[in-house]
Amino acid sequence: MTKAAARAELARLAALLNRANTAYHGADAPEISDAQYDALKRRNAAIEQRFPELKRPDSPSDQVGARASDGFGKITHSVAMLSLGNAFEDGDVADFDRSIRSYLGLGAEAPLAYTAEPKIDGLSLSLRYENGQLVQAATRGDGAVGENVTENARTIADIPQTIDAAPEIMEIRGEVYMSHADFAALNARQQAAGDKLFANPRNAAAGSLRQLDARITKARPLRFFAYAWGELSAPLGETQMQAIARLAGFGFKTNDLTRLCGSPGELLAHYRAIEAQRATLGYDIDGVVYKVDRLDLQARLGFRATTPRWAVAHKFPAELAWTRLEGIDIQVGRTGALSPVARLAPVTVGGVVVSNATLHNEDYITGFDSKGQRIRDTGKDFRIGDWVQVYRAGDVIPKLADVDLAKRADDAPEYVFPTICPQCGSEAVREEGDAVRRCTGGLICPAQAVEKLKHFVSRKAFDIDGLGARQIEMFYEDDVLAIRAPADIFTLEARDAANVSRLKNRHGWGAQSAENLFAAIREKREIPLAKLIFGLGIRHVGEVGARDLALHYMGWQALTEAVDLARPAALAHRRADLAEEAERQAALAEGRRARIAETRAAAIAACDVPAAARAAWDDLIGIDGIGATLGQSLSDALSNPEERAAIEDLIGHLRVLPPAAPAAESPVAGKTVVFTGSLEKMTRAEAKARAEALGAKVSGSVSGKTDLLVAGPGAGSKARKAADLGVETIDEDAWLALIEGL
DNA sequence: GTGCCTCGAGTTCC
DNA sequence: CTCGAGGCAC
Repeated sequence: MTKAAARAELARLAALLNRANTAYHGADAPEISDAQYDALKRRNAAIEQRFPELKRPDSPSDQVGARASDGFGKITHSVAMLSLGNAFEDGDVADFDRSIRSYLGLGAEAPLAYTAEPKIDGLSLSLRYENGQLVQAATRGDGAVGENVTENARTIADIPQTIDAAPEIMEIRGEVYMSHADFAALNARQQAAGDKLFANPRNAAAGSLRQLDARITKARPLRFFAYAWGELSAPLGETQMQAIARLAGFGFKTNDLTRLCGSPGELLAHYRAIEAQRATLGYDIDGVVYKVDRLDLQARLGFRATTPRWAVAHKFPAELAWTRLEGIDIQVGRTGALSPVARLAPVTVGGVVVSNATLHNEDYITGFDSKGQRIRDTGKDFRIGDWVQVYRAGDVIPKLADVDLAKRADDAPEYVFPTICPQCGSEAVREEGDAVRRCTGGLICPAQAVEKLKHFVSRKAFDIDGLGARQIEMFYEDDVLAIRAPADIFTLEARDAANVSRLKNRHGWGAQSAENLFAAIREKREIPLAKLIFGLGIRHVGEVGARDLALHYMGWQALTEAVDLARPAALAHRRADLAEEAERQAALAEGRRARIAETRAAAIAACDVPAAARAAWDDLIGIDGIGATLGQSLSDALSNPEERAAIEDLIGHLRVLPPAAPAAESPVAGKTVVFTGSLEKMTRAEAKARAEALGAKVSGSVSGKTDLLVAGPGAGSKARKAADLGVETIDEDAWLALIEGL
C-alpha cells in the first residue's frame, strides 16, 4: 500500500467507524454488524501501525477501542476535577465551619447555609455538552487529565445525550455507580459464564466504565448521579441547591437525600440520618459531603492545592478486620527513607483483600516516638506473629490500628529496626528529631537510584509513555542498554542503534513497541523548566517548589548561576545550624537559656560571606514558600560534583522551556504585592489567593523587589519602608478597584 | 515562641 | 490517603 492510499483509507475508515459508533449508540438499528465493525477497526489499526505518522487526530483507535497497551485517549479537564478534604469526627465539621467563617471574615453568628448529600462510592465522571449535545465524557484521572470514555458514557441510561435549553457550553459532573441489586445480578451472570467476580460494586462500576469495547459497557447496569459542574458558559443558579434543581430539570438523576442545612449541628443531624439509612439505600456510600450553599461564596473561598475550601467529605467510620502479622519488610525510597511494610495474612477489609499495610516508620512499630510519647491510643508495639487489627484509612491505604496482646506468644521478640540499609549495606541513620531513618548510601544504593529514576519518569515529571516503574527496573539491571542515570534515557535510542542485539528483538518487545518508546523519549527532549526541576528529585523540592523556582528564575541557567553564587551563604547557614545546635546542648548542660540569634549571627559573620552570595541567597529564600531548608537542599544537590555532572549531562540532551508568562491582561500579573495593615473587605488569605490567581506574587515583606503595597488601617513599619523605597502604596479599595472584573 | 496551613514523601490495591 | 515537617503569620 502506498502512503497516499493509506492516508485515503484511514480517512474512509475514520468516517465509517465514527458513523457506526453514532448509529450504534444513538439509533437502535446498527448500520453494520459487530463482526464488520471489528474487522474495520482491525484494518484501521493495522494501517496505523504501518504508517504511524499518518494517524489521524480523530483516529477511531483513540475513541474507544484503543490499543490495549495504550488504553484510552487523554482529555485535559478545562476545570480541574479535584478531590475533597475529609472530616472524620464531629469536631472536624465544626473546624470546617470555623475555617470558612474565618476565611470569609464572617462572625460566628452570621448566617451561613450548607448543603449535605450522600457521598456515592463510585467513580466520578465529567460530561461535556456543547449546544445541548453530549460531546465528551472523561474520568477524573489525576484531576488534571482524565481518560476519554465518551462512547461508554453514551451507553448509560441516566446520562442524557441531548439537553434542551442548556448553556452553550456545560460540563456536568457526578458519580457513576452500580446498585447493590444490579451488582449481585451481574456477579451471578459472571459466575454462570465462568468469568471473574467483582470484589464490590465500586470495582464493578469502574471496570465496566473502563471497557475498551463500549458494547460491554452497554450491557452493564451503570447509573449516574449528577452533583457538580466544571466549565459553564452561563451559571446554573445562585446557590448549590438551585444548581442541583437545574440539573434535575435537565434530566439528570440527582440524589434525593440532598438537604439544605443552616448550621454544623444540622449537618451532623443529617449525617446521622443518612448513616441510619445506609444499609437500605440500595447503593454504596462512604460518607456525606457538605458544601457552602451560596455559589458566590464558593467562588470567594476558592481552592487549596488539591481541594476546594468550600466543601468537605465527612466519612463514615472505617471497617475493621483482624489478621496475622506475618512479617515486616523494609523498603527504601528515593530519599533513602527506610519504610517498614507489614506483610499480612490476606483478609477482606471493606470489600477488598488486603495483604500489605504501611507501618510508616520505626516509631509506629514501637508505639512510642523519640520523645517517649504514645503514637496510637494504646501504646502497644507490633511484633511479627501478632494478631493485628487492619483498617483502610480513607477507605484506601491499609493501616494497623491495634494488636491483641492476649494472643501474643510469651517469647515473641520485639521487632528490631535495621540500622543498616537492607538494599546496599550502608549505614542508615536517624537525624535528631526526625521520624525517619535514612540510608546514607546515596546513588551507591541501587534502591535509591532506581526510585529516583522512577520519580524522574513519573507522571508529574517527564511522564515518558512506555517507561514506567517496571521498565525502569528492567533497564536499570540491563548491562547492554543500561539506564542508571536520567541522561541514559536520552542516549537509549542511539545506543540501541549501535548495538547488535537490538531492543526490538528482545522478548516482549517488537519493532513497534521499541519505536513507540523511542518516540515517547524524543518527545520529552523539550521539557518545561518546572518539570525538569521536579524530576531531579531533590529533597524538599516537590511539584509546587519546582514551579515556584521555575517562575522565579525563568531558566535553568539563571537558576544554577544564582544557586552557585549563593553557595557560600548556604554553607554559612549550615555552620550556623551546627553552632545553634551546639549552643542548645551547651545551654541545656549549663542550665541557662540558649542565645540562638547571637550564636547564629556570630557563626555567619565568621564565614565572611561575599555580599553577592548573601544577596543571591536572600533572593532564593525570599521566594514565597521557599525557606532555608529547601534552599540548603537545592544548594547541596547542585554542589555535589557527581550529581551536578549527571544533571549537566542530562541538560545537554534537552531543550528547557521557560514557564509561560502570567496572563498579560491582568494589571498585577508578574508584580510582587505585599499586604499590610488590617484588611476590611477580605481576609489576608483571600487577598493572597486572589492576587496569585491574577498572576501576582505575594510576599510578606517589603523590599526593593516589591511593586505594590496594599496598606490597610494600622499599617506600620512596612508602609514606612515602602515610602522610603518609593514603592507604590494603595489602600484596600484602590486594590479592589484595580482587580475589579477579573 | 507557638500554632496553623501547605507541601513533600511515603504507601495500597485495582 | 496520611503523616511529618517546612514555612509563615500571629
